[in-house]
Amino acid sequence: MNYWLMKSEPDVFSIDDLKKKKRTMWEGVRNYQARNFMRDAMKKGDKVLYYHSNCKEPGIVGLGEILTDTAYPDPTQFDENSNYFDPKATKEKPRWMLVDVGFVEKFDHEISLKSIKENPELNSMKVAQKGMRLSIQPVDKSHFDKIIQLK
DNA sequence: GCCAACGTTGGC
DNA sequence: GCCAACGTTGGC
Repeated sequence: MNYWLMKSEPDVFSIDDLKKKKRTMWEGVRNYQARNFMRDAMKKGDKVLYYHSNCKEPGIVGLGEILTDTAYPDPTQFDENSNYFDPKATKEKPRWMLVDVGFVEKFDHEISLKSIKENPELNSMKVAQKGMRLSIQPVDKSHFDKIIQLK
């Protein structure tokens, strides 16, 4: 089992949106490293720390899980009307792959980025490093367990 | 809204 | 294949 942190802007798709929808296609990722994690490493049952970014109080707000064992093409890359449209992608040779993410729980209180940086047991997490803007990051089990303790 | 850090693009 | 220019991310 692997552990991940996935960023989402709450204005675009928040933990409450996920709670309402129960599951979602993780569409719109246009970064190769992040794509490769979804395509090559994610497995059904992997746990996901749901992170709100680009907002007033960035931080981990809940828990999700990976629902698919095999990544599949992100449909938005073929949609000319989508912000995520990629003219270089074709159905035969899709460039962007995604997985489905399911809702598990929303934390009673958010674990803010600030508190992660201040916690010596958590401040080595990738998300706390300067300039780290990858939207999908692997998480150490020890870090994951600590977050669950704090939630 | 600013801007540092980073990733991607494209000319050469 | 280098690297300058550009675009994006995301904390603050």
